[in-house]
Amino acid sequence: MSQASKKKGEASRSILRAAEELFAAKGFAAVSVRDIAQLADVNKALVFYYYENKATLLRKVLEQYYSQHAAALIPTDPTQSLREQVHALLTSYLDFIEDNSRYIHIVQHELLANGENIDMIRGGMNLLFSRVRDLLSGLGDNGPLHVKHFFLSFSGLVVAYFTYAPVLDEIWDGDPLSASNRRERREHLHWVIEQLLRGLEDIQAKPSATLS
Amino acid sequence: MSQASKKKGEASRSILRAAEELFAAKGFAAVSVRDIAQLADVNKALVFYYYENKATLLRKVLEQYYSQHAAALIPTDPTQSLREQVHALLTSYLDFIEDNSRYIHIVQHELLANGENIDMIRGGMNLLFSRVRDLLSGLGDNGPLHVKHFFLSFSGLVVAYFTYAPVLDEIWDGDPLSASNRRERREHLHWVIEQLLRGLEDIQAKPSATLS
DNA sequence: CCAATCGCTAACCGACCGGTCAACACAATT
DNA sequence: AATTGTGTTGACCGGTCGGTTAGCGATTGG
Repeated sequence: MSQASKKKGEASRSILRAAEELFAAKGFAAVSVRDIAQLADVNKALVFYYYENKATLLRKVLEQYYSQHAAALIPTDPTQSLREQVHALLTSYLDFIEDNSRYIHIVQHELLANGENIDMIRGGMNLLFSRVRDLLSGLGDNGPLHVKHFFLSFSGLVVAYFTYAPVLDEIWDGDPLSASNRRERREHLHWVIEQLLRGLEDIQAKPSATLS
Repeated sequence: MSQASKKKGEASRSILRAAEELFAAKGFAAVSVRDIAQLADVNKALVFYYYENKATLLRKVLEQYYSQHAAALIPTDPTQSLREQVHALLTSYLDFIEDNSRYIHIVQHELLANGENIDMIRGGMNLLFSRVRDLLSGLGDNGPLHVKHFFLSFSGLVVAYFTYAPVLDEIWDGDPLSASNRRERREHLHWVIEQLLRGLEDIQAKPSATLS
């Protein structure tokens, strides 16, 4: 008398979906296999029938997102100006994260837990970085203006909104994740990187300039 | 035959210290009271003698940091220029986080867990925001350039470095948290907010300018 | 028609969880 | 010397954890 009629293979998928949802919401350690089975409307033993153990379940969730993340990194149009390409990259990154907000929650959980799956996250990070590095290859490798810093700042700027959202409601005077607020945040981020691009252009125009 | 000689009251403190360390490293749910007792070199029952339960222990850790955080928000010198005050705020924020890197790990864990302690974190967030808002009160409340956005970007830029550190070693080609790398990151962040300040000045100079 | 396979389940396992408790050592007070 | 209070302990509790196993009914294939 548990679940309604299921097509074959559906149980496996619903388990993965439930695991994804719970891991994103509460983190690996705070979720029990019983929780997952209950949300998937499935017997607990069935979880172990389809997946070796709880850790494997998390790895499968991460792998699924990892391939999606890689696929989302569409190459920008090289005929466009650098400025346009950077803005396009920001837009596509924001699109991906808005569609997969659970992904960054799981990633951050794993980042903090510093567990076994960190290698996979490092892989995704490296991939995204090589993307940004190719785009900004003209920068050279000058100290505080090295591409890696812009890459990290880029990530931090984007992700902060979703990480801190549950605690921003009083500051934002309403749901920070509402459609209009998300749109405004996007505009802000485009404005920010516009200033950074401008600053970089100025330096390339007069390379002898010093940073006070 | 457990712990070496202890002055009175030391047990309570060493429990709190052990809890802080473990909560920061693994998160609330992944830490057991037995782990805490073992690291503190103390009998497990003693943890419950000094602290009501595990959740109280986390609350006490957070309260301790909360007061430190509030104390670290020294007012900037109003005789300085806005530019100097903003840079000073960034410096003091970075100082605080470098000295208390465990703090942001615990905060982020709680942020993601979205549990009961989130109110305390919201309080700290609001406090820090009011600080930044007072500093940038001249901005007005114009959409994507609202102070709240700069506040959030500010936080994201600073925190990202510590959140992503365990996964940046290949990109950084060495320990990202080494002294010299930390220094370089600080320079980068000062450069970034310098560009933002410049952008804001330009808008105030010609307020009719539109954001493309 | 039988046997093998597949999807699935109830019951169970030992380990560990957060938390309690009665008793103990010991110092200070009476 | 007796009493009281404080810090500390090991043994124990019910409950939950991740994971296993024997076996169920339905489907499939020879």
